[in-house]
Amino acid sequence: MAAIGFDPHDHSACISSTLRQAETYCAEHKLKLTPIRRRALEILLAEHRALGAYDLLSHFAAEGLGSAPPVAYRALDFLTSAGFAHKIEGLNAYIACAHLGSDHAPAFLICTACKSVAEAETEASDGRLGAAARAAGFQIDRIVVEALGLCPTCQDAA
Amino acid sequence: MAAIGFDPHDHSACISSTLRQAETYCAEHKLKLTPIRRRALEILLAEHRALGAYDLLSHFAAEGLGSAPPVAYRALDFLTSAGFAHKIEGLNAYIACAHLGSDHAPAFLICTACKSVAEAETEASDGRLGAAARAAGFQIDRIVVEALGLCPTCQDAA
DNA sequence: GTCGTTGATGTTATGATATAACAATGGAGT
DNA sequence: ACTCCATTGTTATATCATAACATCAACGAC
Repeated sequence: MAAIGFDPHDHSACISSTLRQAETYCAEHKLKLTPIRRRALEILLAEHRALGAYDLLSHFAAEGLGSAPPVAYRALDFLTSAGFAHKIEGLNAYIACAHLGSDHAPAFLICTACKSVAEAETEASDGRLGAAARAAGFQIDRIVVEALGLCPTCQDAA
Repeated sequence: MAAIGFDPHDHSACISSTLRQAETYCAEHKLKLTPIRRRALEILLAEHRALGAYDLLSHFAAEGLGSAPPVAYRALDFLTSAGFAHKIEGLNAYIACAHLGSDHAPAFLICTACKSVAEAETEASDGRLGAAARAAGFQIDRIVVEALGLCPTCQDAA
């Protein structure tokens, strides 16, 4: 389980690299990474934490892009459908995917204090829950695995 | 992983038995299962599916209990803190606990069509996520594991 | 007993999250 | 040039949740 964690790292490199991957993916799958969608992804990548739809929207507004809620929700829908971003249910917030390219069932460690998020790839709960689902005849569309708590930094601050 | 699933069963028996367990637990832990809290639990148990706070509230209103949102949210806060109910993050809804008594990390199979919910006890993701968390120095307060999809009945209906 | 504390409830108002519905635009393919 | 259809713009509204403060009842200290 490779976790991209709470350690500092080179943001600008991971931003540009992820954007390139997203462009490639869109080209291959006939999806359109329009300016507003691309900008949404850039913002999520730059923040590197979970942002609410309205947080994203105020970035848009500040930049002269659309400022009504559907603008943000549509961009987020696109990004999440394409797998470029994930919704953090426990925070009603959204974050750029940290494992673009791998078809994964994400699991998150979420700091409720600073809203930073570590994304881990999981097969575990897929396996167990998947087994329970098969036994029950349940058809899984989406899996949510989130651990809410405090990151090392916020523990120290407390 | 024992799942209480989508099969029919004796509701009235599981309602009264769970209420008795809740009463016992409250007595032991000096918690007050006040009329409105008790009624909230009864309603959740009777519905046997995820209810929104405002769904619960309309039951209250119909019965002459408080009808302002905080009434429902306070009852739900109490029930979830005590472990008598769980929040389903994927639906912004609440459901009675199906494993009262065991100190568990719940996992859910959630039908997005009819909102019925199967609760399974999980150790799996606790183990994996817990390991990742320890490695990262992350302090887990709460774990959310939810599989969203279609129950057997709603698959047939589709 | 009565006083003060504490926790529960009632109530108003507001904040935060999300979507419905429809109009306008603009590019891709013919 | 035209049509189709996805995208975007915009208004309005639905849905979920909490802040803040008043009231009230239970209970222990004295």
